[in-house]
Amino acid sequence: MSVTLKEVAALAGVSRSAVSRTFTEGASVSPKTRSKVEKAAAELGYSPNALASSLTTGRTKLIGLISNNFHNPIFLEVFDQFTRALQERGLRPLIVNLTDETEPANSVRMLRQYSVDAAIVASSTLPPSFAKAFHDAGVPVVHTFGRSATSPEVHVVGIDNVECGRMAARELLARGYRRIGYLGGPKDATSAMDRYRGFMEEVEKHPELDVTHCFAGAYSFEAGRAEMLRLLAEGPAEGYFCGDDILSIGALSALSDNGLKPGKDIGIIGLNDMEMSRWESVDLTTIHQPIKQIITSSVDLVEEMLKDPERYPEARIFPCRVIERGTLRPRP
Amino acid sequence: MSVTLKEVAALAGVSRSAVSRTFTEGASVSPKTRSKVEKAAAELGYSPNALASSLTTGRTKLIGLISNNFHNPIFLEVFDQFTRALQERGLRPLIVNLTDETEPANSVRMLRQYSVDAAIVASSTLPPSFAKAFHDAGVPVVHTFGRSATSPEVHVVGIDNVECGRMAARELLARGYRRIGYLGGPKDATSAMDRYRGFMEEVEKHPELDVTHCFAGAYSFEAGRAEMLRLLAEGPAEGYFCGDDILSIGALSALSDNGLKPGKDIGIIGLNDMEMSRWESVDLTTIHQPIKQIITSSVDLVEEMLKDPERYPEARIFPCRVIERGTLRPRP
DNA sequence: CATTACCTTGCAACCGATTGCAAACCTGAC
DNA sequence: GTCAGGTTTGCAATCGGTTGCAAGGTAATG
Repeated sequence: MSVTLKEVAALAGVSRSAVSRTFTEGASVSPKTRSKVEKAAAELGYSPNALASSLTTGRTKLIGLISNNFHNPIFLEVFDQFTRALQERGLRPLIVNLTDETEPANSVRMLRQYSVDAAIVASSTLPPSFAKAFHDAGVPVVHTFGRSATSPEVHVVGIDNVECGRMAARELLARGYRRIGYLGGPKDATSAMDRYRGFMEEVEKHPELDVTHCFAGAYSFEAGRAEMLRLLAEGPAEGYFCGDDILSIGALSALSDNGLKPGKDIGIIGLNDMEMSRWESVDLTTIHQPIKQIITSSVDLVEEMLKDPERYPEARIFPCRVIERGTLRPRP
Repeated sequence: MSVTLKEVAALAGVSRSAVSRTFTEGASVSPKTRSKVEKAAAELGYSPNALASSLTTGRTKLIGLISNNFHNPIFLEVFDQFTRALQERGLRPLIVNLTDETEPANSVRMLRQYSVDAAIVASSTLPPSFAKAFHDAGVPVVHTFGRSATSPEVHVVGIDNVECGRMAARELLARGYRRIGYLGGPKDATSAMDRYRGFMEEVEKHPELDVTHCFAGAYSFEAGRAEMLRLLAEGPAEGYFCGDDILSIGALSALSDNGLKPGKDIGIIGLNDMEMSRWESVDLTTIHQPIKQIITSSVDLVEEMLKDPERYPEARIFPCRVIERGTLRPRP
């Protein structure tokens, strides 16, 4: 089927070692044999088998990329960035789609079977223990978009969700909203809970406020829409911090169904600043999460871990900022 | 680092072959040794190295998944389906993000280096020759969303884009539109050209019609919006077939900017029927492409190819149908 | 010209598995 | 108890590479 080292060696009239060495960076080969080998290799269309070599070198350059967010449009951007960043460094993403049925432990075992050099858990909804399972199995791991505070054993790259909660609350207050609410993501998502904590922490400084909160079933358009429809039926607050942009967009759809104008009748602030939020028809005021920097940094971290597997775990937290668009009333 | 066959064999007091056999389906092992081995394996936390075994078996269960559409929201659905379908069958998706910079030939080489069992090209914009390069390199390949007519050497799964063009034209005519246009995807995309061909073929049966066409720079919101803004400035037609849903949504945004109501002032019909098109705020009339069936069928085909690599190439074409929503005026 | 030092090169062992083959084992029938 | 039959088992070769080591080659030095 495919051409092997041996055949190239035979054609070039050299030993197998010679061939191997011409294809490994920084090995000692004379220019003469190198050119003989390269000629033979070109003639046969040879390229080395990465998997076979991984057996001896212990490096596959395979990186497990694990996520459970295949329904949030933001993840198209996330996958695009991750796959590019990995490719640029000569690493290959092996995808794991964590569906409801899949046992988490399975993904650890599976990625070990494929000897991935490292794993990236890209999810704001999975608990720190999930990422830790990779660590415990000896697989270097980065939890991107993970919870920073309580995971001392695992690298985390992302934002401070608690602070984002505070930021959203402050933003609503600064614009004069007094009856406000948090419409969060699913209750079992760490990001939803952290944003909730920050939000509440901030509003509790102002006892005069009328504050409510609720949690949607998922970070999805449908869930955001359904939850906002319910709130509207029950009598809504004046302004909401929605768990993320896709929830916000769902909520906006509920508003427009009821003939309400976002930014005028009811305020909405989201989180992520995904591409769609910039669309004129959406025009969502939101908290910008620096996705690109987070992902680049995550992949950097993966590379560092490959160099030094014992690297001391660290949390890389990136600051967020409010992007003003049309779904909150202007500051007074 | 990780536990090997040899260590398990030592602990269980059997030969390495015995251990290997307990882990391979249908090999002959006595219940006694099997249980000894399983006990030892559990104790050490052993699981077989898939890559090492691939060396002798010739099967990695790695499937290259290649795409260049990381900006179209429809592809989140596509990736979700593909990764699930592959996982369910014990196959692992190795992703290739075809960016503008990446040389196509590189992806063939790369996937050969990783000995993928097969490749799936998931793109409606790549030419048949791209998929054929895999075939020529001895990598079984399926071109999902590919052009059917002219690729006799490669398996294709998708829809009949020419027929979809006709269908869109017929739909516009049936609703009484007489000044109509095709707002297609990028000119170098096979799908954009095929839909164009079908559209024109149909309208040319009616010489009285006033027909225009143009091509957007990409299948993207921005491109659709920009192109529609240009058309509006120059004096638009009454009804448009937009190359796909995301282009349509961009076009809708341009309409609403100009205070025009889709379905009333100007008609739009898209293609794909992606999740977003069902959103109340979008409510796009569109041609449904059976994504799920296409993907399941693609993965089925991959499995068949693994069984019989010489399998005669086939085109699997799925029918599409119009989904009526709010962006075309009703049939008279 | 002999000696030393450095480059190249091939040999052979090894990475972690699978598998054909022949020997060893077990079972039941006579 | 012996023998034929089928099972189980371990040996050793193999998959496609890498790499430590020692031998051979070359060039520079004295």
